[in-house]
Amino acid sequence: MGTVVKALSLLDHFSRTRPEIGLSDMARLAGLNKATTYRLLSELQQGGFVEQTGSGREYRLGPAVLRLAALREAAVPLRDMAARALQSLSDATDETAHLSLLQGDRLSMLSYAYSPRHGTRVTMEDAQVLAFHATSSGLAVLAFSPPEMIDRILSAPLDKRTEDTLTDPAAIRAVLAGVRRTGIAESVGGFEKDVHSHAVPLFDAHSRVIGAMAVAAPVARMTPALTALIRRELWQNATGLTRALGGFPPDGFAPDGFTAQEAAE
Amino acid sequence: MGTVVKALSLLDHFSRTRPEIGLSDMARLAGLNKATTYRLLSELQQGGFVEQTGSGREYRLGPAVLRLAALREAAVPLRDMAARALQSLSDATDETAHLSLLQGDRLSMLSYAYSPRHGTRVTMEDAQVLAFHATSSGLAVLAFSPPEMIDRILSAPLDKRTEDTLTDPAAIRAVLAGVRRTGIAESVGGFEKDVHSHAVPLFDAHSRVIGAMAVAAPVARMTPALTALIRRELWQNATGLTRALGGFPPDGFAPDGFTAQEAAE
DNA sequence: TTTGATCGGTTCATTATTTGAACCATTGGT
DNA sequence: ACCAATGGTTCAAATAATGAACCGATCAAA
Repeated sequence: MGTVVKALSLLDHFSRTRPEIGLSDMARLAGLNKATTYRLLSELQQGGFVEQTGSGREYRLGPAVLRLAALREAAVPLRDMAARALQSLSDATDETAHLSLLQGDRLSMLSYAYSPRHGTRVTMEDAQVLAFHATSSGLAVLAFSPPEMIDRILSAPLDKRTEDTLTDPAAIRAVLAGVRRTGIAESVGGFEKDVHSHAVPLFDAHSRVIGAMAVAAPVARMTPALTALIRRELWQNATGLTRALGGFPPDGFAPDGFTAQEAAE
Repeated sequence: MGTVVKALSLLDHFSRTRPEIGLSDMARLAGLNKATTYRLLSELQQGGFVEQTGSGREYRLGPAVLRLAALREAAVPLRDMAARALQSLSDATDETAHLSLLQGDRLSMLSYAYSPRHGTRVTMEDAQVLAFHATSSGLAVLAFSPPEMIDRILSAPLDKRTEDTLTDPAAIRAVLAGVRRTGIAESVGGFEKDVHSHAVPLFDAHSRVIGAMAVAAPVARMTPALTALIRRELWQNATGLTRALGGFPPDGFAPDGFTAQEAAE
C-alpha cells in the first residue's frame, strides 16, 4: 500500500460520532506506528485536510475538503440532481427518501428528503454509514458488486443490529440473487426495528454500481398499496437519476415484475 | 516535500474553469514526471479523491470529498472558527473585532472579541442587527451583493443614525464602487458618532457574500499607522476565514493598495 | 496510408523517503 | 511523588518513490 493511500485512509477514521482524534488514538485505529501517523497527519495538515483543535491537540478534518467538495459539486452536480430526484420521490410516496454512495468498501449517505405529510417518519443522519447486510440500500449495492467484494463483505463479521437482521452469509447470498432478479432490494427491520425500506441501485457509465436510492417508511404504514407505489416511483426515479448522471444499468436490469422488454417501453 | 503533500497538491489544479485534467496536463501543471503523476493519481483514485470520466480518460475530483465535507461541516461549527479569527484579529490590533452574518436581507452580528489593552473600546451587543448603509460591515456586504438586493436595500428608508450617516442612495452607490475596488469598506461615525470601523466581506463556496469581518475603534485613536495595521490584519484574517470555511473570494478581489500580483506573494 | 506527435499507461535500476523502536517533555489522575 | 498516559522527535535500516525510456492507441496532417 502506497504512502498516499495510507495517509488518505487516516481520514476515514473521522466520523459523526468521532469528529476529533488524537495522535495515539489515530495510530491505534489505523494500525500504524505513532511516528508514521504523526508524519502523515502533518502532511495532511500542510494540505489543509486536517487541522488541530485550538484547545486540545487533537486532529479533525480541515477546510480543504470543503473547497474540494464545492469544486466537485460544480463539476458533477450529483448533489443537486440527487436532491431533486429525492424530493420528487419523497413527494410521490410521502415517505423518507435517501441516497447513498459507494466509496471503496463503505456505503455512506449523501442526502435525503423527508415528507411533511406524516408526523412520524424515518430520520437520517448526514454522512451516516450504511451496513451492507442490514439495509435495503446495502443489499441493492452488494447485489450488483463484483464477487470479490461480496466475498470480502460477507466474510467480515456481520453486526446483528436487531433481532431481524440477517447475519448468515448463505441466507444473504440467497437474498442477493433475488435482488439481482428484481432490481429492487427490501429490508424489514434489519437496521431499525420499525423501518421497512426499499432500495434500487445506481450505476455509472461503465454499469458499475455507485450507490443506491431508497425509500424508508415505518413498518406500521407499509400496506400492499404503498409497497406497490414505492416500488414504481423508486424504480422510475432511480433509473432516471442513473440516466441523468450519464450511467447505464447493466444488461438485464429490470424492475420487479417486469421483463427487460416491458421496462424498455 | 513529502509524497503525500505532492499528491494532495495535484488536487489544487482542479478549478471551476478546469474541472477535468488529463494525465499529461496534470504532470505539466504540477511539474512532476508523468510516471510519478500517474502513480499519485492512481493512489488518489483508490481513495476516491479523484475519478476518471466515463468518456475520456481525464481525471476529476471524486466523491470522497463530499463525504468528508459533510463531516467537516458537522464537526466544526462556524462559531468556533469565527471566534478564533476574531481573537487573533483583536489581539493584533488591540481593538474590537466583530463578525456579522447575512441572513436574508438582514445582517446580524454573530460574535465579537474585545482587546484588554485599552480602557475605552467599542462595545457590541449580541445579535445586534447592522444597518447596511451606516456600518462598514453593511457596506462591505452590500458592495458584493446582487444588484437586486442593493436596489431593494437602498430603496427602503435609510435611517439617519448620526449627522455623518450617508442616506443618499447615489452617494452610497459611489461608496460601494470604491469598496468593490479595494475590498475594504470604511465607516467613520456612520453608526455611532465616535466609531471608526473597517470591514472586509466573507464569501462562501460559490463566491457569494455571506457576511463581514470588521474592526471598530474610537475615532480618537485612529492614526494612519493604526489604519494601516487594521487594514493589513483585517484583510489577512478575513480572507483566511473565508478559506477556512471553504469559500472563494470572487475574481479580482484584492486588498486595498495591493495588486493581485503583490497579494499572491 | 504513411508520418509524427500526442495521449494514457508501464517498466526497472537508481535514489531518496519512509519507517519504527526508543526517547523526550508534558499533562492529568491517584 | 508517582505512574501512565499524551503529543512530538530522532536516526539507522528498510522500503517505497522516482524518472528516462518505452509501449500501444489515437488522431491530424501530409
